[in-house]
Amino acid sequence: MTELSKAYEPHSIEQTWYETWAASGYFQPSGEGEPYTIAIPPPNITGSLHMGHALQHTMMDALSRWRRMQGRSVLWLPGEDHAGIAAQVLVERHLAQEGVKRADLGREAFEQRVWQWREESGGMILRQMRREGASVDWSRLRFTLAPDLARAVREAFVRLYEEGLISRGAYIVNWCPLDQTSISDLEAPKKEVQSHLWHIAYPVKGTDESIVVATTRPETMLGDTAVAVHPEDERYSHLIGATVELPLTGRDIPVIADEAVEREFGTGVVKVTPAHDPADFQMGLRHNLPQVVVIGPDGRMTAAVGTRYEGLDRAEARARVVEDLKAQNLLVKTEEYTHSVGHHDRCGTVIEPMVSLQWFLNVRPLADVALEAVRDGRTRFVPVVPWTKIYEDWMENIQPWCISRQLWWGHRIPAWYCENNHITVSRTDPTECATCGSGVLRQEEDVLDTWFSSALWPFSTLGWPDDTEDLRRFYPTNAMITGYEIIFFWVARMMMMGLKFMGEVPFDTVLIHGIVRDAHGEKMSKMKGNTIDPITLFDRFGTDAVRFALAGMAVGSNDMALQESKMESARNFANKIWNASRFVIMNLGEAARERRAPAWAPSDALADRWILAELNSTIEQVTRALEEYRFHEAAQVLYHFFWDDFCDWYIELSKPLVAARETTEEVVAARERIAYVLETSLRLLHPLMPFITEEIWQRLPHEGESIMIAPFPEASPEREDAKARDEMQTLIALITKIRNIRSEMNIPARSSLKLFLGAPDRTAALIRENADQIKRLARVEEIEISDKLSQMDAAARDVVGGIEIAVPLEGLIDITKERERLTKEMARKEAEARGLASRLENLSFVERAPREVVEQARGRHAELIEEMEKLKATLASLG
RNA sequence: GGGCGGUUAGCUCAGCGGUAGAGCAUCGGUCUUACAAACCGGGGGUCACAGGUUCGAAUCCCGUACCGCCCACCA
Repeated sequence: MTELSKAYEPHSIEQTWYETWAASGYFQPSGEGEPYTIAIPPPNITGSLHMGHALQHTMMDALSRWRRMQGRSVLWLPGEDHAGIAAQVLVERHLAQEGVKRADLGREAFEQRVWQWREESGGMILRQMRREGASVDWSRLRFTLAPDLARAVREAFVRLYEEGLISRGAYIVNWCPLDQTSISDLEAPKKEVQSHLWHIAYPVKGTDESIVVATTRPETMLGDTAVAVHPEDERYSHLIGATVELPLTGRDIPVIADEAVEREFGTGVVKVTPAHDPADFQMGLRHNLPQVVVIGPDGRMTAAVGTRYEGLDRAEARARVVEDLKAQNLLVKTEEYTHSVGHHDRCGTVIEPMVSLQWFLNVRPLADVALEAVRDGRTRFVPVVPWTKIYEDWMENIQPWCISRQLWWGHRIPAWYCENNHITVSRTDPTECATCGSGVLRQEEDVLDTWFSSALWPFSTLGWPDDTEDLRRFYPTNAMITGYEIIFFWVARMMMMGLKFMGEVPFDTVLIHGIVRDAHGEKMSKMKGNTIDPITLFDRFGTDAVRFALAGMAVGSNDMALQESKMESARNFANKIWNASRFVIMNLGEAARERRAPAWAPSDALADRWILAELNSTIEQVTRALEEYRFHEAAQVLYHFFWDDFCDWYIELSKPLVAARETTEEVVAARERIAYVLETSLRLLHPLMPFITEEIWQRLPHEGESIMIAPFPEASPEREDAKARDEMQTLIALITKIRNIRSEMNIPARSSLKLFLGAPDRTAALIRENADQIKRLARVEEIEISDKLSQMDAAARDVVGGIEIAVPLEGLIDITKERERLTKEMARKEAEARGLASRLENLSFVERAPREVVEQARGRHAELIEEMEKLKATLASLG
């Protein structure tokens, strides 16, 4: 046990502890204790640490450390996600720099390149997590594309296929022409686009009439196979069943009636393009319309449109179609129009709805079960509002999930086709077709959506499909901590898969946190260039401070603005902890130092009774805050207790004994007590600030090898002490008031005062017992106490908590100033008293409000009246 | 088109039925033997607006305005 260095330098203490902890095995679940499990949201291999990670890792680590200290067998399981498209695109970009295309390499070689890239530069986040202090069990590190998880994916796929929930079919899907793959609805969020609504005349065959359609996508008209109106729309009823000539193509298409048509929108007539619009696709099925594919996978017009348009990009085709229609006088009108269009969330490309052969998971039955599990509370969202409802709404309206992707990086779909086009889906690679026995098989080229493997994460990481000990022990997990942006992508799907394959929910709590924004509340993005690197912050403020600041900002699932002042404040707090600890340690002395375990020596002194009660209350509040995932409250309570109560008052009040030259029994006891309070505080702080607490704790009397496995403090009802808290409040108010007089009256800090106090018996006893403390902390030389103060010349007067105060001022008193001060004081009290009086005069208040509220008001009112009397007298004496 | 959230001190935010708080900023003072990244003291808000419920509303209910988010096949 050595003393602490003069300056708090986070760097020097944060460097060593992590490796010590990791090597100690404390990050692995202990053999005993009720299991407590958190599965990390596996960061993408392509990513690096951002503020969102720092925030959620802080939360997960705080929970893990806290539960571990409570004796639970904690498993915080780390891992990474293979990040399908993101990783593939990234490696393709690297290849492009060498002038190599994916196709040049071929599938196998390309996959190897991605693995190689992962070896060399992936896993950055995992390394950065060490800086965070994340107490994850590295021995259980998982990767979504590793062989063990691949086996789980395959098992899940095969079972779902066998049950008929997975099937292959030609449906309209969201297609990204840039990445040339299908994507799910979730990956194609709508964005507002300023465009036009083009009104186009389609001539009706055999008449002079034409029917005018309104569309935002004129280029797809080349693939129209019908025109639709509402069945009850009288304007067009005579045309239902008629044939129109599709301009620019000369094709004949029918006019059909369908209820999906909105009469009020546009002209009330819709062009129907089943191959390129989801709604039209459905309508096409209802009316048996042919699908004419006019846009290819690359987003260019196909041969089906004729030579004038073939090969044009979608946008170019649109321009030419509009131009041609105009030339033929078929363009009736062009309106400015803003509407929503799907964009690929990875690359921003405008989605092309396309019909293609894909694999789908019918999630409806799984969703029903997952819905029920939230409704009956087996899994609960924190905060409950609004996420429960958002989850439920989505689950109720869930659509089939397109799980196939036209990529190379991912879990290849375990389906094989024979020459007769039979499908064989198998756990092991088949040698012959399950239907016809053919030995000519080729495997499906597509891979699975990355989220398919992520959906299995809470149990695939524990050894499923084998019945492992880990699986039995750690599933279901306890808390899932994640941002709201992936509730549908991930949380909902884990719920479905967990219930499907494990028969139990994957976690009992889903904690949804907000987004860390920049200092002005703007969302961080690389584009805007306002991202903040957590590592830089760790360097500047220390990891403990950044963690503490983040925890302090995390309120519900509200977004938070990251201001440097918050980090500075947290760093100052860490510095405060450091310096207070320095004081305690440098004064420990031999006797107190020899104690193995810190213990509380009973004491009748007010300050001791009080700090013990405050500590107890702090333990209680912090524990409850953590139980309810209110990290900001835990941080705030700890900050206030440590800084205000412990440092500003307890240490100051304890100084005479703790820093005494002579080591009496009383002094030793005082040192033990202060060490006890500090040591307990450190254990309370450890989940949020692991490094500094460990560093200091090691230099205090302690039991055990590390604070991370020391018991988390427990509150006890016997330590509650309302009387001590009440008396201390009076003492603090008194001392503060004297300081206030000093300051307001410009009394130099050096000159010491004589103080006259007037107080009733009970309070007088309190003052006498603590006279020395008052003298020291208010810099008073002498105190004279009586039951009532008489008037005196040249004295600053005040009254607080029923105690009259008089501070004689040497020589001249600035009467004007004093009167000003007292008048202000008087006004304040009057205002408060008036408010109370009006309440107390109100009969219904007295009758209906709870008795204690009324009593409290009465008491305070009486006190105010008394104080005002005294002030009035003083004011009068000033003339 | 639906749904949700926000609007509190100069800034960022807590509080969410008992009469307004924090951090930072600001003003004044301080070499008080742990800490100037500190200490001591002060100032600052008709809690967006308009109604209602209640003895009592920043807090609950109903509107309005502005900001933001999510969902959605009016092409």
